[in-house]
Amino acid sequence: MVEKNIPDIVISRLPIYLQTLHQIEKQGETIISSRELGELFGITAAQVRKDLSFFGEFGKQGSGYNIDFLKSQIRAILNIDRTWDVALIGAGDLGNAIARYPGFLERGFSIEYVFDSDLTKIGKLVGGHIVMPSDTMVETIRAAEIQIAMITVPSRAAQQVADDLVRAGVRAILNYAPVPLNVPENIRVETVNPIIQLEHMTYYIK
Amino acid sequence: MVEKNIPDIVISRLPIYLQTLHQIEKQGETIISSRELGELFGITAAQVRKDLSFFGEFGKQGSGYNIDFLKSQIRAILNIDRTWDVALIGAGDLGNAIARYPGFLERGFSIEYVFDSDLTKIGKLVGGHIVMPSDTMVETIRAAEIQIAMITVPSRAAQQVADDLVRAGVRAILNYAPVPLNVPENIRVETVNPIIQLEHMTYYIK
DNA sequence: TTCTGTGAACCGCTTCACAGCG
DNA sequence: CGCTGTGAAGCGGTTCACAGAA
Repeated sequence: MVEKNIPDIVISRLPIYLQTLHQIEKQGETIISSRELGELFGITAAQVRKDLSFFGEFGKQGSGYNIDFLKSQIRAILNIDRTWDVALIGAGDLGNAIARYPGFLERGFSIEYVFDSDLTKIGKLVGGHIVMPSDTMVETIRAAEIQIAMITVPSRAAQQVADDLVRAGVRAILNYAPVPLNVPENIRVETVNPIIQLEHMTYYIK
Repeated sequence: MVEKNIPDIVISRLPIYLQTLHQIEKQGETIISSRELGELFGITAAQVRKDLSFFGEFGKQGSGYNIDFLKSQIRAILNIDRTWDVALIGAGDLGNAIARYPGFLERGFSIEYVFDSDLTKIGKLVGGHIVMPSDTMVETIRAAEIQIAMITVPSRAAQQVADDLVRAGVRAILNYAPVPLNVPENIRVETVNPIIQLEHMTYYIK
């Protein structure tokens, strides 16, 4: 799979295609056209075809795309044709909700460790995991070669945790704290910030 | 404030400017240039100026933008120079975490009601709110004229809840369920989907 | 015929570059 | 001078339109 300069915006649509294909498949469909797939989230058929053509020729002229095959191709492109081990840092309310939510594992993200700096939480069980003390985090993550972490600590602690994660060898961080994180160029960060999403909507409902 | 056809992508950057200004202000700054503001999240100075110029002339030539003034202007543009009442539907783990999180209120989103269909949860207290039964939801939201709702129910129930919310007069929905919601044109929906964000990052860490 | 894959045209956001004001 | 506001140029993603395969 030779991928050169594929626009990031195309990459960001692939997980959405995948989610849509999951839905469609549940309804018993096995084949879908670019037009149908596009309509399901408001994108033109041409864009669907153009996006997919960056990676190969997955469709059949005259009929469309085999849903199961397309799913497996997109999974391979996104490197999710495997399970990723994940570390969760922060065992507060949100961390608990995430640790107990089965949806991550269903999609191949397996939470292997939960860390917290609060001594009263350490040793407790959340979502099947014993909460471990933060001061063992760098060592543990490095030894387990974990590459993805989620941060659900208070904002004031988030940057320090991010620094530690980078030292531990993590390459992607999903950040639930509402602050920007400074990390080296080669580390990916995505921030979950529902307040920004709310503020986006209020513009339109004046 | 006469706003015609402002690109949605510009609107989506305003909450980020606002968040950045919050951070900067904490460090004691009172004035910021477009270059500095842009550097803080990887955008050119020209883009910052162009974005803001859609709404007015907020800067001072020779010096830059007064942070406090710019914040108040952006708040006014986004209609967050007020408090919005919000309804939360779903009192599971995630709903609990959201109800107990003070960050929404700090930014002007006040959770006024929490609903759940699970009889064992009704009447319990989460984040200072008594959980109310779902079958009173439409009536209650309509009477309180609530315009924003957050959905934290299981995926299978999300579309039904969304339909009910639309009937109740809600105009914006923050959806935490990993399914697309079908709503009328004039209703805004934003989905929080951390799995999609993880899948976006795994592309780059092969 | 139907629907994909794709070069080319199109369009809209980004960047440039400079007038203008403090 | 320094920095904003903005028309114009530039560029990259989107859409068009059609050849070609099933």
